[in-house]
Amino acid sequence: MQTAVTIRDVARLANVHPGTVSRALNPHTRGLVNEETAARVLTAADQLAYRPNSIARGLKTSRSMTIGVLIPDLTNPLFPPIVLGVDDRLTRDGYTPLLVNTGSDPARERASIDAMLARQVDGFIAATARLDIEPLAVAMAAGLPLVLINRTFEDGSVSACTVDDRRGSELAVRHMIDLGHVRLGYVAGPQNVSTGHRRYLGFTAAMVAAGLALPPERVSYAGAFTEAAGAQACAAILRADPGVSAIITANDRLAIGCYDALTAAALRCPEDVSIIGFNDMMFIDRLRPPLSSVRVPQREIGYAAADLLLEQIGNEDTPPREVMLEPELVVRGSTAPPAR
Amino acid sequence: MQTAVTIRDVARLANVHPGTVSRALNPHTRGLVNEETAARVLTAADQLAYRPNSIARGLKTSRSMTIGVLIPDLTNPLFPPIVLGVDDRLTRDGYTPLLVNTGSDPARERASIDAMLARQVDGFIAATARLDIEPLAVAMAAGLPLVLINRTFEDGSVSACTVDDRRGSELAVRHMIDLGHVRLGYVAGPQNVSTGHRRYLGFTAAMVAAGLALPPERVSYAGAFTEAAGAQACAAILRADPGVSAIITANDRLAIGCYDALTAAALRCPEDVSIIGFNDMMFIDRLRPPLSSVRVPQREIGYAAADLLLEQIGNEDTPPREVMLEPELVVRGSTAPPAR
DNA sequence: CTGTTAGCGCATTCAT
DNA sequence: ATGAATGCGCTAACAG
Repeated sequence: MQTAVTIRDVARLANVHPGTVSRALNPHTRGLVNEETAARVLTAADQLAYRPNSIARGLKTSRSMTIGVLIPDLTNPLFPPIVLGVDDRLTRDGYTPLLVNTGSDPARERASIDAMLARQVDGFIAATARLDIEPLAVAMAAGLPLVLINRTFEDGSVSACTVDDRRGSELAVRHMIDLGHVRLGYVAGPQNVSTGHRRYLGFTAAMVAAGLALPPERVSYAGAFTEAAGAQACAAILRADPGVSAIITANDRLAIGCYDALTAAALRCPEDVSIIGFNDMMFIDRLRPPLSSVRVPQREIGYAAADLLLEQIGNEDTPPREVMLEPELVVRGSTAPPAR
Repeated sequence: MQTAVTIRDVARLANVHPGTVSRALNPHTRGLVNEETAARVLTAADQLAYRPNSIARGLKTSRSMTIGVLIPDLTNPLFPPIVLGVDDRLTRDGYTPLLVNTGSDPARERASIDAMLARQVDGFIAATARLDIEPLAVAMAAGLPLVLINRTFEDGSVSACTVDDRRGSELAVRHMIDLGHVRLGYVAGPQNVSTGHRRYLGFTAAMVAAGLALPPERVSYAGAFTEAAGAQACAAILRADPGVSAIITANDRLAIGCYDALTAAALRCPEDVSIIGFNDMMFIDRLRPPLSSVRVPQREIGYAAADLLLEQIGNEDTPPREVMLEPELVVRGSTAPPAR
């Protein structure tokens, strides 16, 4: 069943040799064949609704035209746009993404990676959170091209596509300062992931640059990018310095947690405390108040990552490259001048 | 590069014939081989870190162990959980999903479908909105198993997995009635998609069953499942009957639109008007007020759909079956007794 | 129980 | 410019 029609059927109908059909149908080799016969083959092909069997092609060429795409958690609104961007770029060149949600189960993760390797993927794009992840090692050992999303090996040994996290934090600080805030607090994300760390660095750098004081108790570290962790961290800051008038966070979900902490402390946003998130997640503009946030061009990141990968697949020895995209501050209702 | 090690290398190391290696490595045929030799082969295999090349396998068996998964819009929070459920079930049986975001571009859509067909997918799972979609026809013509998600051919000619939409609407109506509401309005979704239609039917049926009046002006049809359409529909109802105290919607985004319409009309939720959504999207509990909504077990739906598909792949002539899962009402802050 | 043989559908040499 | 032949890595039918 399926595509019973093979290259041989087309050959018979067009009265040529299968080899010729192959050449005529392949854009690269069409030049090798008489224009007239090529035309005959083409019509025969779509008369029979011929579809090249990419499995067979892959076996022959030892390129599967598939790319493994590792996503930690598809239900996190951050990732779907990235996937779309990756998909856009990949399909443009005839590649098919093999998506895998690496999730939290290492066993399943390993199995998925193995499956992709068995399927002869031509490369990997990994947006996965952990760096200790095995497949990366496996992939690199196998000489497979690899591009990281939103994280890097700091030694620059592997290509990556990220947003300029430091710059994003700077934008947030600048906005708060422009509004008149001077007592800024920061809810940091986990410091063992590059986004968490770099956003934090950007924040402190911007504070220093602005000549503002930053007592340690106005920075609180969330153990995870969750609402609960954000609420806890925010509460700690409010406790340590009730006079804080603006809080910048490393992530929208942490910001949501801040909303909760403010509510619990009977404080209002933005009247008492202004808040800025990071990522500009979908629906974040639907919160009350709508959250000001640093927008990350997720889709573009995915696209650029795929682009990087294809580049590497193209020429074996392209040096690893890191692409950094610009974030943008989206101002909404969660930021206002301090009451004072 | 890649897996330079083939079944032949293993054979050499284990001192057996390649055919034997194949048998020993394949769970189905392991019984045919001496336990001792099998063991020898196994150790040889993982000593060499042998990975079966599933491309080659697929060529031989003419089964790719891949399934095409058609999703209309990955960034819609409804779909990622479905994808996860599908993925769960599929990988459990060694299948790999080939995800495609059908989106709004018919040309790209067609191309993606073609790519999957060329990749010899063993079946399709389609959560796509439109029924006129070509691939379905193609798939069925090719004799490929197909399972629909959240939609059905009403003639029952193709397997499908859905939630009991009518029942969901009933739950919503019942809750409103229990709270004491009698003047209910309904913001319906598009009637040319089965979810929109069936949710509407469930609503009217429940109203009739409860013996409540339902003047036509208290039902308004949204042209799409968007916030804007919901706001417009809700405004129409409020205009037609300012006394309406409860509005049920076909979808959470329509419900968000209702929030907007209420705000515009200087009405409060739930004090003046109670609202119930449908789907229980992520973060919908973060709205102000948190939205009461009919929860759809998305992940289970995906899982069940994949299950159905595998069943069909197993036995050629399994009759099409429709699986309907139970929804559940999640009560939050958007519903309260009428002010009266 | 294991070795042998023969392709799956295609791309690619080498002839012609 | 095209035909012929070969083999990618694997499984399956057939021998032995």
